[in-house]
Amino acid sequence: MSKTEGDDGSPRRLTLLTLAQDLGISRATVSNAYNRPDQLSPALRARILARAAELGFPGPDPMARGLRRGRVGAVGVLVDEGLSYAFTDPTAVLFLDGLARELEADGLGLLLHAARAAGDDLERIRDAAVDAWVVQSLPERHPAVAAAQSRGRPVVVLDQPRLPGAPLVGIDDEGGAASVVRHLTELGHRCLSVVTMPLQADGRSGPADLRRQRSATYQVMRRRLAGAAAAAEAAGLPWTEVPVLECTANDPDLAARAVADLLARPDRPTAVVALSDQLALGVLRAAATLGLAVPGELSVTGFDDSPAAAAARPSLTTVAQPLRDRGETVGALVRGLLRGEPVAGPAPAPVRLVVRDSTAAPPS
Amino acid sequence: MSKTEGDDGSPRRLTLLTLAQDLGISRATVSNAYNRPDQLSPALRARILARAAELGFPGPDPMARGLRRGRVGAVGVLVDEGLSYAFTDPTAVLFLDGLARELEADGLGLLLHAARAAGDDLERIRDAAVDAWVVQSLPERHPAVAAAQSRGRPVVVLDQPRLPGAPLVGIDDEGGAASVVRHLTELGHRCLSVVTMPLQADGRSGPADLRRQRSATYQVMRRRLAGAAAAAEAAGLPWTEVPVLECTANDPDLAARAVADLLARPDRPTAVVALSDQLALGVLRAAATLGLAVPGELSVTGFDDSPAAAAARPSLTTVAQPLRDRGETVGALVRGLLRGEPVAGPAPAPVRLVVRDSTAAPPS
DNA sequence: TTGAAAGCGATACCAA
DNA sequence: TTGGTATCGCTTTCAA
Repeated sequence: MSKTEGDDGSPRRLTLLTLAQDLGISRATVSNAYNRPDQLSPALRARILARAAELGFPGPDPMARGLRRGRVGAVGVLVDEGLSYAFTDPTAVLFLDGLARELEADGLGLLLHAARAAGDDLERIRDAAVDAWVVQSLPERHPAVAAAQSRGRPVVVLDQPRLPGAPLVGIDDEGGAASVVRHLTELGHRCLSVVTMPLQADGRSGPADLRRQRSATYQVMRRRLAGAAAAAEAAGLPWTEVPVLECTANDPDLAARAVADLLARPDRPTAVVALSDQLALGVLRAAATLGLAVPGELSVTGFDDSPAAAAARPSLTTVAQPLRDRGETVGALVRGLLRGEPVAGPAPAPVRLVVRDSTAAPPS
Repeated sequence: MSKTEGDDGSPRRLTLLTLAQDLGISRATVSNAYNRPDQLSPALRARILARAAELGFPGPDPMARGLRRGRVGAVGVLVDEGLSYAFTDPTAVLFLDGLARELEADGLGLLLHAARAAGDDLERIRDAAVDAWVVQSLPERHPAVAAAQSRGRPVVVLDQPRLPGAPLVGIDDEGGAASVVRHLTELGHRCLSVVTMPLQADGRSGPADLRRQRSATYQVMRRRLAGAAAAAEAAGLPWTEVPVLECTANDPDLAARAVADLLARPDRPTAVVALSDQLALGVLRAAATLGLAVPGELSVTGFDDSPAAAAARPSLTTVAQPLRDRGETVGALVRGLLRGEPVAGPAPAPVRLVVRDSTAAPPS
């Protein structure tokens, strides 16, 4: 009976030991054949690998290796809400792509986990076999973040929330938002309106008063609102008179619905500042539906400069941030942390106003 | 010196044993506190959990548990080419979303791996710590598939390739493609053209002759072309006279570029059959650029009925397939296989022609 | 209800 | 250059 079979003749599970016994050598040597080729003669190594191929041994077991080495070769990504949401936003997609590319260099895969608020979710996150976590844009105090941190593994944050001890990769949100508002006021707009992504994870939508703006747990939106407010005030526009509409998700349809009433009114704003390109696309759609000319009768701005911004008709004036680069930056930080290097989050990346065809002077 | 600290006073890594010793009980009991609450008194369990919380013990180590149980709690997904590509296609996104949702029920996460042809990729796939693999639409004989199969773990395929022993979830591609062609010929079209996604992973693009169509390693495209051919011939249109244009990726821009020349010619087709919605959107764009009225001067059809198809202007006549459902179906198969149930792939899901505004009778 | 002990499969030190 | 051996942290019979 072959050594590679159990008593019943069925193929036994192959391990390093099986192979070692088959070859009459120790399993340490077999291990070395896979992990440290310099530790044995090329001839022996070749013999081992050849026999492994013959027997169909696929190499060291990932789990056992993971336990022993303290590494699994996967980085968890905590994305807000459902995956579909994360995938649907081109911004997030480009980030993930950059991240995946960078992590590949160390053979690391991406383990995606939705960060819903539900309880059993937390357990899954805590018990996930990953070497590090990337937190992709979550609100403050989200329980999933604590779960991700619970094993003390490296954590890198994209955009939000700010976490003590975890490097954060972000942009100059205030500056970006301020620059679009300044652009509009310089064009002569005196009557603005703002559309924002969720400020808190409570599903609320509609007008967001100052109190709600300031208590936003989504720090990015809080910062963009603050930047917009500062620029408005600087231009002599009282921020309290600027309506801020909150949508329950970063979804064009929701934005279109949110601004429909506003734009139908006779005293409608002459410009709508959307705090993401996705939302801006919705505003464009709503304007089209109402027969409002953009930018003739209404100016619209976005934020992010996702590919859709340039493709939109009219093309979107927006704030450009280095989308894919951010994925690579986060990936590099993760790799550094896993190597044990002390890394600090980079300074907020600068943003740049991109003026396209969706903004013009207000109608006279 | 506390038992929870090493000789140097620094916090030692916490394990079941640490906790057990601290409490003066065996680690089996601590393990049971986490995994089989019915195996110990509620009082003891509460005491253990309380102490764990106090000490900051996050529960059993995922890797060790994985090794012991033979499960990690992750399912690998093999996606074609870069992740960005997979994410960009709404079809794929919906699939992934459905899959993630279904797998969540068993606490399984998604480990995404790009299936490039490169060599070191294969190693990463072979050594990935996953309980099963989902192959998302790869060409025949792609080496990554063999790598995924090498550990004998369950494999479920979406669409392609057909793999012995692995259940496949697919649709009636022939029927779908035939139905659009039939729709067009019934409208009176006699001059068609076809735009297709890659037929092989060799990066070739341009006209695809019959030989190349038949030797396509992307089975889905081969089947759709076959279905289209059959319907054309049945309507008395010799298939050899129908130009088939191959794009190097499922990208609207590429499709637009591919058909630009064709549509600019005086003897242009009266209808373009795109074998995916993404490609169809590109055709629409090209038509718009050339000032061709759709459907007045040109009919365009898609395939998939992705959300973009209904949103397009004009809205796209296309073939509907149950996108998110397929993710759930694949997820259910994976769960079944992991439970050791013998599962068979379902019959190809039926598809349905959805007639919208992008098709009409040819100009007279 | 609790605990002792045998692995799960591999790696890395150290000795030969 | 090769091998012995302790160890990674946990789960799970089985016996007490």
